[in-house]
Amino acid sequence: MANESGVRPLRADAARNRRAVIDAARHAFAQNGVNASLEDVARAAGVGPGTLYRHFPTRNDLVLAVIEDGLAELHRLGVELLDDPDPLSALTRWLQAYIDQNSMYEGVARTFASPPPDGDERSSCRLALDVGAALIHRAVDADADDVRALASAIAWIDGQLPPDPERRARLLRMMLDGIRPR
Amino acid sequence: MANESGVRPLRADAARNRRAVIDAARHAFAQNGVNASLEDVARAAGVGPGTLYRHFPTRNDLVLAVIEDGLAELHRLGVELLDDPDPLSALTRWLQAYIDQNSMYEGVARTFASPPPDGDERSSCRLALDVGAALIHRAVDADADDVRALASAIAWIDGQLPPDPERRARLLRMMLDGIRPR
DNA sequence: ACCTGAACACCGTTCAAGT
DNA sequence: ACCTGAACACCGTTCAAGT
Repeated sequence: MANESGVRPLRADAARNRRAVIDAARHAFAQNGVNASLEDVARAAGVGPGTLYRHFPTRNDLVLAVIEDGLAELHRLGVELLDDPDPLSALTRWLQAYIDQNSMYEGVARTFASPPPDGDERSSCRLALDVGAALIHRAVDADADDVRALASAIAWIDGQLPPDPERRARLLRMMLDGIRPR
Repeated sequence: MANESGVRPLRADAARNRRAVIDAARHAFAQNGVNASLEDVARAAGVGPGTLYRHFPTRNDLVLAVIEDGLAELHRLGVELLDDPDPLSALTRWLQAYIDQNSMYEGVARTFASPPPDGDERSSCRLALDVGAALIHRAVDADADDVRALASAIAWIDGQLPPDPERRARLLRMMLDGIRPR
């Protein structure tokens, strides 16, 4: 470990390439989903495929880098909502934001659903999930992983079906309230 | 249309090849999920890739052929459960079976989730979905497509996460009962 | 220490030739 | 009418050579 933040410093050109790859990936993912061609991403970033693989050994590593900002935002929002006097309303709003992030790029719900890469306990990913768990436990009597899993599942299925702008909200309500017997 | 059932009869060798492809696909899907290599499937079936494509123009067509039996079973079970005096228990059991079928092959939930291919109104697919809708409307006050979508979503997320034999049942209960506020 | 890009492997898909 | 399999395209991944 090379410095106190745990992040080994990169040579200037390496850092530049890393940023270029992330930016190119963000555009490609927005256009074609997270399964966009990595060859295209590398070309758009102006680097060779080997450079892309050096920085991001797996596709999921690259996806995580692209959604980094979204995870930080989920963390920030979660901390803010912990001050909300209504725990259930706060949780609902956070889950809405979580589902929105899960729907940002086609196929990205898979990454949100997967367990966070271990190693850094202070990663945006871990921080966001932790504050989510706190909001869940504060509001309802349920397992935090189950609640988050079902929220990711809602984002996934919504992306599979013909567009319906109301569906995400309906399914979230169904998840929170359950189905009412006739 | 060549006969009253709407199915054009195949030449004997074509019918044999079709069966061989489906059987090979079932094995390959069981092993590697529904994204298994179609080249491998064709080779295992002893046909050229062109023959596979002639019978099944898209991968989803082949997946539908493989799950045909499962859809017929869902239909049969649904008809039986319509006689169950407890509508909510009947629905729960049908949704369990539906989720089981959605979890049969890795990635198959996507096919169950997608709208049924139109054309044949009496396909196993349509019949299964129709009886499902009847069970849903008989038991609860909710949109049948939404309920089915959420069930497919549960099957999907369960397949994404580290194995947990109880998770599917927990999430189904969460979906039916909702989350209880603390 | 990092980058390049050729090279390899694998696979989806098409189609001209065959039976 | 159907099948075959060569051929093409595309892409993930590696690695020897370069700076």
